[in-house]
Amino acid sequence: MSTEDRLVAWVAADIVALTLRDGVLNVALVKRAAKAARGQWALPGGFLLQGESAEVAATRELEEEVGLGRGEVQLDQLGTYSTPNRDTEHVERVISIAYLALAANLPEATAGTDASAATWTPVGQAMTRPLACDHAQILEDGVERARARLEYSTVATSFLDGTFTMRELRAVYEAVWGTDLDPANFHRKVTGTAGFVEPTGEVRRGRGRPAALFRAGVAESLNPPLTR
Amino acid sequence: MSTEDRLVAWVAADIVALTLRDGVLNVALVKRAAKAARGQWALPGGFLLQGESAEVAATRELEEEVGLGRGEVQLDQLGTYSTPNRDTEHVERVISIAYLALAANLPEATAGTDASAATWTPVGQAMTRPLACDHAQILEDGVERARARLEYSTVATSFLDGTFTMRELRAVYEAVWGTDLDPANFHRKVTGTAGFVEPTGEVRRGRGRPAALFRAGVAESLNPPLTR
DNA sequence: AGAATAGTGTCTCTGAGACAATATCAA
DNA sequence: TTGATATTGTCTCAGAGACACTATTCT
Repeated sequence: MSTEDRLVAWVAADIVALTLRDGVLNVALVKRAAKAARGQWALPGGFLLQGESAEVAATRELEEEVGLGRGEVQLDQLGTYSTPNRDTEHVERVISIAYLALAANLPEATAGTDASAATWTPVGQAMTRPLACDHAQILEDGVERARARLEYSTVATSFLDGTFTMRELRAVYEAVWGTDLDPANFHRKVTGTAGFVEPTGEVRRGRGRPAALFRAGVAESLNPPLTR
Repeated sequence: MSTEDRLVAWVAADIVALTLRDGVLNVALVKRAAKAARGQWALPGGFLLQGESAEVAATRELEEEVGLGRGEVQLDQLGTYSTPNRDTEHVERVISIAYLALAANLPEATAGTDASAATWTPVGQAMTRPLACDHAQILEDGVERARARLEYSTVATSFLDGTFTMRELRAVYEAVWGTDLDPANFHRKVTGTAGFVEPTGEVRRGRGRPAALFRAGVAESLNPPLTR
Protein backbone atom coordinates (compact mmCIF):
# COMPACT_ATOMS: atom_id res chain seq x y z
CA MET A 1 0.00 0.00 0.00
CA SER A 2 1.19 3.46 -0.72
CA THR A 3 0.59 6.41 1.53
CA GLU A 4 -1.70 8.04 -1.04
CA ASP A 5 -4.23 5.25 -0.63
CA ARG A 6 -4.71 6.16 2.98
CA LEU A 7 -8.08 7.40 3.96
CA VAL A 8 -8.35 10.96 5.15
CA ALA A 9 -11.66 11.49 6.84
CA TRP A 10 -13.88 13.91 8.60
CA VAL A 11 -14.85 12.67 12.02
CA ALA A 12 -18.25 13.34 13.54
CA ALA A 13 -19.62 12.72 17.01
CA ASP A 14 -23.34 11.89 17.04
CA ILE A 15 -25.42 11.47 20.16
CA VAL A 16 -28.40 9.30 21.01
CA ALA A 17 -29.84 11.48 23.78
CA LEU A 18 -32.71 9.81 25.57
CA THR A 19 -35.13 11.16 28.13
CA LEU A 20 -38.52 10.27 29.53
CA ARG A 21 -41.48 12.53 28.82
CA ASP A 22 -44.87 11.58 30.20
CA GLY A 23 -43.70 8.05 30.69
CA VAL A 24 -42.56 7.66 27.10
CA LEU A 25 -38.98 7.25 25.96
CA ASN A 26 -37.95 10.19 23.78
CA VAL A 27 -34.90 10.87 21.65
CA ALA A 28 -33.50 14.25 20.68
CA LEU A 29 -33.60 14.90 16.94
CA VAL A 30 -32.50 17.90 14.94
CA LYS A 31 -33.71 19.10 11.60
CA ARG A 32 -30.89 19.49 9.14
CA ALA A 33 -30.63 22.98 7.68
CA ALA A 34 -27.77 22.47 5.24
CA LYS A 35 -28.53 22.64 1.54
CA ALA A 36 -28.46 19.02 0.48
CA ALA A 37 -30.46 17.43 3.25
CA ARG A 38 -32.63 20.39 4.24
CA GLY A 39 -35.45 19.40 6.51
CA GLN A 40 -34.23 15.89 7.13
CA TRP A 41 -34.22 14.60 10.69
CA ALA A 42 -30.97 13.50 12.24
CA LEU A 43 -29.37 12.75 15.58
CA PRO A 44 -27.70 15.74 17.16
CA GLY A 45 -23.99 15.82 16.49
CA GLY A 46 -21.29 17.43 14.47
CA PHE A 47 -17.71 17.34 13.36
CA LEU A 48 -14.75 17.17 15.66
CA LEU A 49 -12.70 20.31 15.70
CA GLN A 50 -8.94 20.48 15.75
CA GLY A 51 -7.61 19.43 19.11
CA GLU A 52 -10.93 18.02 20.25
CA SER A 53 -11.49 14.46 21.36
CA ALA A 54 -14.73 12.75 20.33
CA GLU A 55 -16.10 12.94 23.84
CA VAL A 56 -15.43 16.65 24.11
CA ALA A 57 -17.08 17.20 20.73
CA ALA A 58 -20.11 15.18 21.80
CA THR A 59 -20.42 17.20 24.99
CA ARG A 60 -20.17 20.45 23.04
CA GLU A 61 -22.76 19.40 20.48
CA LEU A 62 -25.10 18.25 23.22
CA GLU A 63 -24.87 21.68 24.76
CA GLU A 64 -25.21 23.56 21.48
CA GLU A 65 -28.01 21.60 19.92
CA VAL A 66 -29.93 20.09 22.81
CA GLY A 67 -29.16 22.62 25.50
CA LEU A 68 -27.84 20.10 28.00
CA GLY A 69 -25.22 21.63 30.24
CA ARG A 70 -21.84 20.01 30.65
CA GLY A 71 -21.67 17.71 33.62
CA GLU A 72 -25.41 17.12 33.67
CA VAL A 73 -25.08 14.11 31.45
CA GLN A 74 -22.76 11.17 31.34
CA LEU A 75 -21.74 9.96 27.93
CA ASP A 76 -21.28 6.36 26.99
CA GLN A 77 -19.50 5.48 23.77
CA LEU A 78 -21.73 3.34 21.58
CA GLY A 79 -19.56 2.57 18.62
CA THR A 80 -18.12 3.93 15.43
CA TYR A 81 -19.78 3.80 12.06
CA SER A 82 -17.41 3.85 9.15
CA THR A 83 -19.09 2.31 6.12
CA PRO A 84 -17.98 4.09 2.95
CA ASN A 85 -20.69 6.33 1.52
CA ARG A 86 -22.69 6.26 4.73
CA ASP A 87 -22.93 10.03 4.50
CA THR A 88 -24.29 11.07 1.12
CA GLU A 89 -24.38 14.72 2.08
CA HIS A 90 -20.64 15.22 1.83
CA VAL A 91 -18.16 14.23 -0.81
CA GLU A 92 -15.56 13.72 1.89
CA ARG A 93 -15.50 10.44 3.73
CA VAL A 94 -17.25 10.83 7.08
CA ILE A 95 -16.96 8.43 9.99
CA SER A 96 -19.08 8.89 13.05
CA ILE A 97 -18.42 8.08 16.69
CA ALA A 98 -21.75 7.60 18.43
CA TYR A 99 -22.52 8.31 22.07
CA LEU A 100 -25.40 7.50 24.36
CA ALA A 101 -26.65 10.16 26.79
CA LEU A 102 -29.43 9.69 29.33
CA ALA A 103 -31.02 12.87 30.61
CA ALA A 104 -33.57 13.83 33.22
CA ASN A 105 -36.93 15.15 32.13
CA LEU A 106 -36.43 18.53 30.51
CA PRO A 107 -38.89 21.28 29.63
CA GLU A 108 -38.02 21.52 25.95
CA ALA A 109 -34.88 21.27 23.92
CA THR A 110 -33.63 24.75 23.23
CA ALA A 111 -32.45 26.12 19.94
CA GLY A 112 -28.71 26.56 19.95
CA THR A 113 -26.33 28.31 17.68
CA ASP A 114 -26.63 25.42 15.29
CA ALA A 115 -29.23 25.40 12.58
CA SER A 116 -32.63 24.34 13.92
CA ALA A 117 -33.51 23.37 17.45
CA ALA A 118 -33.52 19.82 18.67
CA THR A 119 -36.91 18.38 19.53
CA TRP A 120 -37.74 15.42 21.71
CA THR A 121 -39.48 12.72 19.74
CA PRO A 122 -40.96 9.47 21.03
CA VAL A 123 -38.56 6.69 20.11
CA GLY A 124 -41.33 4.70 18.48
CA GLN A 125 -42.04 7.53 16.08
CA ALA A 126 -38.37 8.25 15.45
CA MET A 127 -37.78 4.65 14.47
CA THR A 128 -40.38 4.73 11.71
CA ARG A 129 -39.26 8.11 10.41
CA PRO A 130 -36.52 8.32 7.76
CA LEU A 131 -33.37 9.59 9.43
CA ALA A 132 -30.18 10.95 7.93
CA CYS A 133 -27.64 8.40 6.66
CA ASP A 134 -27.34 5.48 9.10
CA HIS A 135 -28.82 7.27 12.08
CA ALA A 136 -31.70 4.80 12.26
CA GLN A 137 -29.17 2.08 12.94
CA ILE A 138 -27.35 4.21 15.49
CA LEU A 139 -30.61 4.97 17.25
CA GLU A 140 -31.50 1.31 17.40
CA ASP A 141 -28.08 0.46 18.83
CA GLY A 142 -28.44 3.28 21.34
CA VAL A 143 -31.81 2.13 22.60
CA GLU A 144 -30.58 -1.41 22.91
CA ARG A 145 -27.56 -0.20 24.86
CA ALA A 146 -29.78 1.83 27.15
CA ARG A 147 -31.87 -1.27 27.83
CA ALA A 148 -28.80 -3.30 28.68
CA ARG A 149 -27.37 -0.59 30.91
CA LEU A 150 -30.51 -0.46 33.02
CA GLU A 151 -29.94 -4.08 33.93
CA TYR A 152 -26.45 -3.72 35.29
CA SER A 153 -26.19 -0.11 36.39
CA THR A 154 -28.06 2.49 38.36
CA VAL A 155 -28.33 4.91 35.41
CA ALA A 156 -32.11 4.73 35.53
CA THR A 157 -31.95 7.41 38.21
CA SER A 158 -30.39 9.84 35.73
CA PHE A 159 -33.73 9.89 33.90
CA LEU A 160 -35.25 11.41 37.01
CA ASP A 161 -34.87 14.65 38.91
CA GLY A 162 -33.34 14.86 42.37
CA THR A 163 -36.03 12.97 44.25
CA PHE A 164 -38.50 10.42 43.00
CA THR A 165 -40.89 7.74 44.13
CA MET A 166 -40.47 4.04 43.61
CA ARG A 167 -43.31 4.19 41.10
CA GLU A 168 -41.41 6.75 39.01
CA LEU A 169 -38.25 4.70 39.03
CA ARG A 170 -40.22 1.66 38.01
CA ALA A 171 -41.84 3.68 35.23
CA VAL A 172 -38.36 4.34 33.82
CA TYR A 173 -37.67 0.65 33.56
CA GLU A 174 -41.07 -0.09 32.11
CA ALA A 175 -40.76 2.64 29.48
CA VAL A 176 -37.27 1.68 28.36
CA TRP A 177 -37.84 -2.06 28.44
CA GLY A 178 -41.39 -1.90 27.19
CA THR A 179 -42.55 -4.40 29.78
CA ASP A 180 -44.56 -4.38 32.99
CA LEU A 181 -42.80 -5.09 36.24
CA ASP A 182 -44.26 -6.35 39.49
CA PRO A 183 -44.39 -3.37 41.89
CA ALA A 184 -43.78 -5.54 44.93
CA ASN A 185 -40.76 -7.39 43.62
CA PHE A 186 -39.34 -4.23 42.07
CA HIS A 187 -39.58 -2.37 45.35
CA ARG A 188 -37.87 -5.13 47.27
CA LYS A 189 -35.16 -5.54 44.69
CA VAL A 190 -34.31 -1.83 44.53
CA THR A 191 -34.39 -1.14 48.25
CA GLY A 192 -32.50 -4.36 48.86
CA THR A 193 -29.58 -3.29 46.69
CA ALA A 194 -27.20 -1.25 48.82
CA GLY A 195 -26.46 2.18 47.36
CA PHE A 196 -29.04 2.13 44.58
CA VAL A 197 -31.44 4.61 46.24
CA GLU A 198 -31.53 6.41 49.58
CA PRO A 199 -34.78 7.31 51.33
CA THR A 200 -35.10 11.03 51.94
CA GLY A 201 -37.67 10.56 54.68
CA GLU A 202 -40.12 12.75 52.79
CA VAL A 203 -43.25 11.48 51.10
CA ARG A 204 -45.20 12.57 48.09
CA ARG A 205 -48.99 12.66 48.45
CA GLY A 206 -51.30 11.63 45.68
CA ARG A 207 -54.47 9.68 45.32
CA GLY A 208 -53.77 6.83 47.73
CA ARG A 209 -51.19 6.05 50.36
CA PRO A 210 -48.31 8.55 50.21
CA ALA A 211 -45.20 7.30 48.45
CA ALA A 212 -41.79 7.52 50.07
CA LEU A 213 -39.31 9.69 48.24
CA PHE A 214 -35.83 8.55 47.32
CA ARG A 215 -32.75 10.07 45.83
CA ALA A 216 -30.03 8.37 43.80
CA GLY A 217 -27.50 6.46 45.89
CA VAL A 218 -23.78 6.16 45.49
CA ALA A 219 -23.67 2.77 43.78
CA GLU A 220 -23.11 2.70 40.04
CA SER A 221 -23.38 -0.97 39.24
CA LEU A 222 -26.08 -3.48 40.09
CA ASN A 223 -25.06 -6.85 41.25
CA PRO A 224 -26.94 -9.07 40.93
CA PRO A 225 -28.55 -7.29 37.97
CA LEU A 226 -32.18 -6.41 37.52
CA THR A 227 -33.53 -8.91 35.03
CA ARG A 228 -35.70 -7.84 32.13
CA MET B 1 -17.24 27.38 13.86
CA SER B 2 -15.76 27.69 10.45
CA THR B 3 -15.15 24.80 8.14
CA GLU B 4 -11.39 25.23 8.41
CA ASP B 5 -11.49 24.32 12.08
CA ARG B 6 -12.79 20.90 11.23
CA LEU B 7 -10.58 18.01 12.02
CA VAL B 8 -9.25 15.98 9.15
CA ALA B 9 -7.84 12.74 10.44
CA TRP B 10 -6.18 9.52 9.56
CA VAL B 11 -8.17 6.56 10.74
CA ALA B 12 -6.55 3.37 11.98
CA ALA B 13 -7.99 -0.01 12.89
CA ASP B 14 -6.10 -1.75 15.69
CA ILE B 15 -6.78 -5.26 16.89
CA VAL B 16 -6.51 -6.95 20.26
CA ALA B 17 -6.06 -10.52 19.00
CA LEU B 18 -6.14 -13.04 21.82
CA THR B 19 -5.38 -16.72 21.82
CA LEU B 20 -4.53 -19.40 24.33
CA ARG B 21 -1.08 -20.95 24.29
CA ASP B 22 -0.23 -23.62 26.83
CA GLY B 23 -3.10 -22.49 28.97
CA VAL B 24 -1.96 -18.89 29.03
CA LEU B 25 -3.76 -15.97 27.43
CA ASN B 26 -1.62 -14.42 24.70
CA VAL B 27 -1.97 -11.28 22.65
CA ALA B 28 -0.52 -10.63 19.20
CA LEU B 29 2.02 -7.82 19.15
CA VAL B 30 4.05 -6.40 16.30
CA LYS B 31 7.35 -4.61 16.39
CA ARG B 32 7.18 -1.25 14.72
CA ALA B 33 9.67 -0.82 11.90
CA ALA B 34 9.00 2.80 10.95
CA LYS B 35 11.70 5.37 11.66
CA ALA B 36 10.37 7.19 14.71
CA ALA B 37 9.20 4.30 16.80
CA ARG B 38 11.56 1.61 15.55
CA GLY B 39 11.52 -1.46 17.69
CA GLN B 40 8.56 -0.44 19.81
CA TRP B 41 5.83 -2.99 20.43
CA ALA B 42 2.31 -2.26 19.29
CA LEU B 43 -0.99 -3.95 18.61
CA PRO B 44 -1.41 -5.14 15.04
CA GLY B 45 -3.32 -2.68 12.93
CA GLY B 46 -3.01 -0.03 10.31
CA PHE B 47 -4.69 2.76 8.45
CA LEU B 48 -7.98 2.48 6.63
CA LEU B 49 -7.65 2.70 2.89
CA GLN B 50 -9.96 4.59 0.62
CA GLY B 51 -13.27 2.84 0.32
CA GLU B 52 -12.57 0.53 3.24
CA SER B 53 -14.71 0.26 6.36
CA ALA B 54 -12.97 -0.15 9.70
CA GLU B 55 -14.02 -3.78 9.95
CA VAL B 56 -12.65 -4.60 6.52
CA ALA B 57 -9.40 -2.87 7.39
CA ALA B 58 -9.15 -4.79 10.65
CA THR B 59 -9.73 -8.07 8.83
CA ARG B 60 -7.08 -7.20 6.27
CA GLU B 61 -4.51 -6.20 8.88
CA LEU B 62 -5.20 -9.35 10.85
CA GLU B 63 -4.45 -11.36 7.77
CA GLU B 64 -1.37 -9.38 6.78
CA GLU B 65 0.27 -9.06 10.17
CA VAL B 66 -0.94 -12.02 12.18
CA GLY B 67 -1.66 -14.47 9.40
CA LEU B 68 -5.24 -15.13 10.41
CA GLY B 69 -7.39 -15.97 7.41
CA ARG B 70 -10.59 -14.14 6.76
CA GLY B 71 -13.62 -15.84 8.21
CA GLU B 72 -11.58 -17.70 10.81
CA VAL B 73 -12.11 -14.94 13.30
CA GLN B 74 -15.03 -12.88 14.39
CA LEU B 75 -14.35 -9.26 15.14
CA ASP B 76 -15.99 -7.32 17.91
CA GLN B 77 -15.70 -3.55 17.96
CA LEU B 78 -14.16 -2.39 21.21
CA GLY B 79 -14.24 1.35 20.93
CA THR B 80 -12.62 4.34 19.34
CA TYR B 81 -9.70 6.24 20.77
CA SER B 82 -9.52 9.84 19.68
CA THR B 83 -7.53 11.81 22.23
CA PRO B 84 -5.48 14.50 20.48
CA ASN B 85 -1.77 13.69 20.39
CA ARG B 86 -2.37 10.05 21.25
CA ASP B 87 -0.12 9.15 18.33
CA THR B 88 3.20 10.89 18.64
CA GLU B 89 4.62 9.14 15.64
CA HIS B 90 2.67 11.17 13.10
CA VAL B 91 2.10 14.87 12.78
CA GLU B 92 -1.37 14.16 11.41
CA ARG B 93 -4.17 13.54 13.84
CA VAL B 94 -4.79 9.79 14.15
CA ILE B 95 -7.89 8.21 15.61
CA SER B 96 -8.07 4.49 16.13
CA ILE B 97 -10.99 2.09 16.00
CA ALA B 98 -10.14 -0.94 18.12
CA TYR B 99 -11.37 -4.48 17.59
CA LEU B 100 -11.27 -7.64 19.63
CA ALA B 101 -10.49 -10.96 17.94
CA LEU B 102 -10.44 -14.34 19.63
CA ALA B 103 -8.50 -17.03 17.81
CA ALA B 104 -7.89 -20.72 18.20
CA ASN B 105 -4.46 -21.91 19.16
CA LEU B 106 -2.09 -21.25 16.30
CA PRO B 107 1.40 -22.52 15.58
CA GLU B 108 3.10 -19.14 15.31
CA ALA B 109 2.16 -15.78 13.95
CA THR B 110 3.59 -15.48 10.47
CA ALA B 111 5.40 -12.50 9.05
CA GLY B 112 3.29 -10.73 6.50
CA THR B 113 4.01 -8.09 3.97
CA ASP B 114 4.08 -5.56 6.78
CA ALA B 115 7.32 -4.77 8.53
CA SER B 116 8.11 -7.35 11.21
CA ALA B 117 6.12 -10.39 12.17
CA ALA B 118 3.56 -10.46 14.93
CA THR B 119 4.44 -12.55 17.94
CA TRP B 120 2.18 -13.99 20.57
CA THR B 121 2.99 -12.60 23.99
CA PRO B 122 1.48 -13.57 27.33
CA VAL B 123 -0.96 -10.85 28.30
CA GLY B 124 0.67 -10.45 31.70
CA GLN B 125 3.99 -9.63 30.05
CA ALA B 126 2.41 -7.39 27.44
CA MET B 127 0.73 -5.34 30.13
CA THR B 128 3.98 -4.49 31.85
CA ARG B 129 5.81 -3.73 28.62
CA PRO B 130 5.68 -0.19 27.17
CA LEU B 131 3.41 -0.22 24.13
CA ALA B 132 2.97 2.32 21.37
CA CYS B 133 0.76 5.33 22.11
CA ASP B 134 -2.35 4.27 24.05
CA HIS B 135 -2.19 0.59 23.12
CA ALA B 136 -1.76 -0.41 26.76
CA GLN B 137 -5.18 1.07 27.45
CA ILE B 138 -6.68 -0.59 24.39
CA LEU B 139 -5.22 -3.94 25.45
CA GLU B 140 -6.67 -3.56 28.92
CA ASP B 141 -10.08 -2.72 27.51
CA GLY B 142 -9.84 -5.67 25.13
CA VAL B 143 -9.03 -8.17 27.85
CA GLU B 144 -11.84 -6.85 30.00
CA ARG B 145 -14.24 -7.17 27.06
CA ALA B 146 -13.10 -10.73 26.43
CA ARG B 147 -13.79 -11.56 30.07
CA ALA B 148 -17.27 -10.11 29.86
CA ARG B 149 -18.04 -11.88 26.60
CA LEU B 150 -17.20 -15.27 28.04
CA GLU B 151 -19.99 -14.78 30.54
CA TYR B 152 -22.76 -14.15 28.09
CA SER B 153 -21.67 -15.83 24.88
CA THR B 154 -20.25 -19.09 23.63
CA VAL B 155 -17.13 -17.46 22.16
CA ALA B 156 -14.92 -19.49 24.46
CA THR B 157 -15.14 -22.26 21.89
CA SER B 158 -13.42 -20.06 19.31
CA PHE B 159 -10.25 -20.34 21.38
CA LEU B 160 -10.28 -24.06 20.67
CA ASP B 161 -9.90 -26.25 17.62
CA GLY B 162 -12.73 -28.28 16.17
CA THR B 163 -13.10 -30.74 19.02
CA PHE B 164 -12.19 -30.35 22.65
CA THR B 165 -12.72 -31.83 26.06
CA MET B 166 -14.64 -30.24 28.89
CA ARG B 167 -11.34 -29.72 30.66
CA GLU B 168 -10.00 -27.70 27.75
CA LEU B 169 -13.06 -25.51 27.59
CA ARG B 170 -12.84 -24.95 31.30
CA ALA B 171 -9.17 -24.06 30.91
CA VAL B 172 -10.20 -21.27 28.55
CA TYR B 173 -12.43 -19.75 31.18
CA GLU B 174 -9.85 -20.17 33.88
CA ALA B 175 -7.11 -18.57 31.80
CA VAL B 176 -9.16 -15.59 30.70
CA TRP B 177 -10.81 -14.98 34.04
CA GLY B 178 -7.79 -15.88 36.11
CA THR B 179 -9.86 -17.94 38.49
CA ASP B 180 -10.42 -21.61 39.26
CA LEU B 181 -13.75 -23.16 38.46
CA ASP B 182 -15.35 -26.25 39.94
CA PRO B 183 -15.07 -29.01 37.31
CA ALA B 184 -18.34 -30.63 38.37
CA ASN B 185 -20.46 -27.50 38.30
CA PHE B 186 -18.81 -26.29 35.10
CA HIS B 187 -19.55 -29.57 33.35
CA ARG B 188 -23.18 -29.52 34.37
CA LYS B 189 -23.63 -25.89 33.46
CA VAL B 190 -22.13 -26.26 29.99
CA THR B 191 -23.84 -29.51 29.04
CA GLY B 192 -27.06 -28.20 30.51
CA THR B 193 -27.11 -25.17 28.22
CA ALA B 194 -28.75 -26.18 24.95
CA GLY B 195 -26.58 -25.47 21.92
CA PHE B 196 -23.39 -24.56 23.76
CA VAL B 197 -21.54 -27.80 22.95
CA GLU B 198 -22.43 -31.02 21.16
CA PRO B 199 -20.90 -34.38 22.10
CA THR B 200 -19.08 -36.02 19.23
CA GLY B 201 -19.28 -39.46 20.78
CA GLU B 202 -15.50 -39.77 20.66
CA VAL B 203 -13.24 -39.70 23.66
CA ARG B 204 -9.71 -38.53 24.25
CA ARG B 205 -7.50 -40.79 26.33
CA GLY B 206 -5.02 -39.43 28.82
CA ARG B 207 -3.84 -40.23 32.28
CA GLY B 208 -7.16 -41.09 33.90
CA ARG B 209 -10.69 -41.74 32.73
CA PRO B 210 -11.07 -40.79 29.06
CA ALA B 211 -12.72 -37.44 28.46
CA ALA B 212 -15.65 -37.06 26.12
CA LEU B 213 -15.03 -34.85 23.11
CA PHE B 214 -17.30 -31.99 22.15
CA ARG B 215 -17.60 -29.56 19.32
CA ALA B 216 -19.04 -26.05 19.38
CA GLY B 217 -22.82 -25.92 19.22
CA VAL B 218 -25.08 -23.56 17.38
CA ALA B 219 -25.96 -21.24 20.25
CA GLU B 220 -24.21 -17.89 20.43
CA SER B 221 -25.52 -16.44 23.64
CA LEU B 222 -25.61 -17.92 27.12
CA ASN B 223 -28.71 -17.46 29.13
CA PRO B 224 -28.50 -17.60 32.06
CA PRO B 225 -24.86 -16.52 31.88
CA LEU B 226 -21.85 -18.27 33.31
CA THR B 227 -20.89 -16.33 36.40
CA ARG B 228 -17.30 -15.37 37.10
C1' DA C 1 -67.07 3.28 53.91
C1' DG C 2 -64.81 2.65 49.56
C1' DA C 3 -61.44 3.46 46.12
C1' DA C 4 -56.76 4.04 45.17
C1' DT C 5 -52.08 3.58 45.65
C1' DA C 6 -47.87 1.97 48.56
C1' DG C 7 -45.53 -1.50 50.58
C1' DT C 8 -44.85 -6.42 53.04
C1' DG C 9 -45.29 -11.62 53.62
C1' DT C 10 -44.91 -15.85 51.87
C1' DC C 11 -44.52 -19.62 48.84
C1' DT C 12 -42.40 -21.91 44.89
C1' DC C 13 -39.02 -22.69 41.55
C1' DT C 14 -34.53 -22.26 39.36
C1' DG C 15 -29.90 -22.13 39.45
C1' DA C 16 -25.17 -21.50 41.72
C1' DG C 17 -21.80 -23.49 44.61
C1' DA C 18 -19.72 -26.85 47.84
C1' DC C 19 -18.33 -31.20 48.05
C1' DA C 20 -19.08 -36.30 48.34
C1' DA C 21 -19.45 -40.23 45.52
C1' DT C 22 -18.88 -42.98 41.53
C1' DA C 23 -16.83 -44.24 36.85
C1' DT C 24 -13.09 -45.47 33.83
C1' DC C 25 -8.94 -45.39 32.37
C1' DA C 26 -3.12 -46.10 32.65
C1' DA C 27 0.73 -47.89 34.95
C1' DT D 1 -4.13 -52.08 43.16
C1' DT D 2 -3.16 -47.27 43.02
C1' DG D 3 -3.34 -42.91 41.15
C1' DA D 4 -5.38 -39.82 38.10
C1' DT D 5 -8.90 -37.72 35.77
C1' DA D 6 -13.97 -37.47 34.34
C1' DT D 7 -18.62 -37.33 35.50
C1' DT D 8 -22.79 -37.61 38.42
C1' DG D 9 -25.39 -36.97 42.98
C1' DT D 10 -26.91 -34.39 46.64
C1' DC D 11 -27.48 -30.72 49.74
C1' DT D 12 -27.84 -25.84 50.78
C1' DC D 13 -28.54 -21.21 49.86
C1' DA D 14 -29.77 -16.90 47.26
C1' DG D 15 -32.70 -14.73 44.41
C1' DA D 16 -36.66 -14.21 40.91
C1' DG D 17 -41.47 -14.24 40.32
C1' DA D 18 -46.39 -14.90 41.51
C1' DC D 19 -49.69 -13.20 44.25
C1' DA D 20 -52.23 -12.63 48.67
C1' DC D 21 -52.24 -9.45 52.18
C1' DT D 22 -51.65 -5.20 55.01
C1' DA D 23 -51.08 0.00 55.34
C1' DT D 24 -52.30 4.74 54.60
C1' DT D 25 -54.18 8.11 52.37
C1' DC D 26 -58.28 10.86 49.66
C1' DT D 27 -63.10 11.55 48.59
